[in-house]
Amino acid sequence: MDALEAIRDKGLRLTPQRRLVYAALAEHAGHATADQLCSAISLKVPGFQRTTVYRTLDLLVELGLARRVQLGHASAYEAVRDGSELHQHLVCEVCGSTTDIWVPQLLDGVRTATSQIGFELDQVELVGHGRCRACARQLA
Amino acid sequence: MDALEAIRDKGLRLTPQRRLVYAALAEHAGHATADQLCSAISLKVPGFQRTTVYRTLDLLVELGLARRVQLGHASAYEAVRDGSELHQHLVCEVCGSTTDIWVPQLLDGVRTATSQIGFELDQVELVGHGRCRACARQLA
DNA sequence: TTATATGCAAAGCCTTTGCAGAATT
DNA sequence: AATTCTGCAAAGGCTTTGCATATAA
Repeated sequence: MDALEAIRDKGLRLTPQRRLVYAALAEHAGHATADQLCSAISLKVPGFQRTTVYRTLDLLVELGLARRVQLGHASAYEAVRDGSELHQHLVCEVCGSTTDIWVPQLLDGVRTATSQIGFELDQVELVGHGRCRACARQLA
Repeated sequence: MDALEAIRDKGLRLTPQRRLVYAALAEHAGHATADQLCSAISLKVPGFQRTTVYRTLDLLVELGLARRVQLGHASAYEAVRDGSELHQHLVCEVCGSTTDIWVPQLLDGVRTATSQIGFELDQVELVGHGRCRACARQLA
């Protein structure tokens, strides 16, 4: 559980707040907005600051412990776990829920296209928009 | 040139401002932010309102004449043209430039993955992050 | 003529920044 | 003890909203 030691390894400080943000992120199975994380933490620590959440998330992203994802117009964060680099996101336009999917060969396809034009690819973000199973049924 | 008649068909009004926004969007080969469009239009019509640009873009998106794309943290718009649904975007993290690419079978792959879980897919947005050819060279 | 659109100003998100006091190492 | 972090308040982008006036139909 101490991926967080990476913080100390950088000569930075492992504060209670940073542990809380990381823990909240890890508990939130999928992805969470800064605001959701702050609300979750506030249940235990009333008055926890959004500012601190943002600053900590920036740090975690920089250390490679978290990843920022853009779902539609909303930004969210997810903990980086082994293999989790590979999933992609679906956003339901009706209920707003998000689902993870795995598209085989996606990365290969994109790498092929980018290498042809000399673009050095770091990361691929894919977001699908539509209606989740539940909402699709209700509308049918 | 009168895709814009779709506006009148909806019982709405085809104003000079709406023509200007649409024209600016069509001229901007790739994608443009609301602000870029507003600046461009302001050269001809000083004092043109950002508000109007936003409202018009919303309308164009609703009518299917424009598409909103999310490039990293920035929102941009592009005119919808035949076949243009199929391209995807690369963002250079160094210079901020964006490039269009075409990834064959991308949509097929995503459709396969979504259909398995009953998600009704409307649109797929893919953004690759990295360094464009020019920036990659300078750093090498 | 009448409903719709624009201009302007103001408010609303989400996120970042500045600074003094608190806390980690 | 020294430097880094947090809390708070305030500012900053981008986008939306409200309302009176102007305008398309």
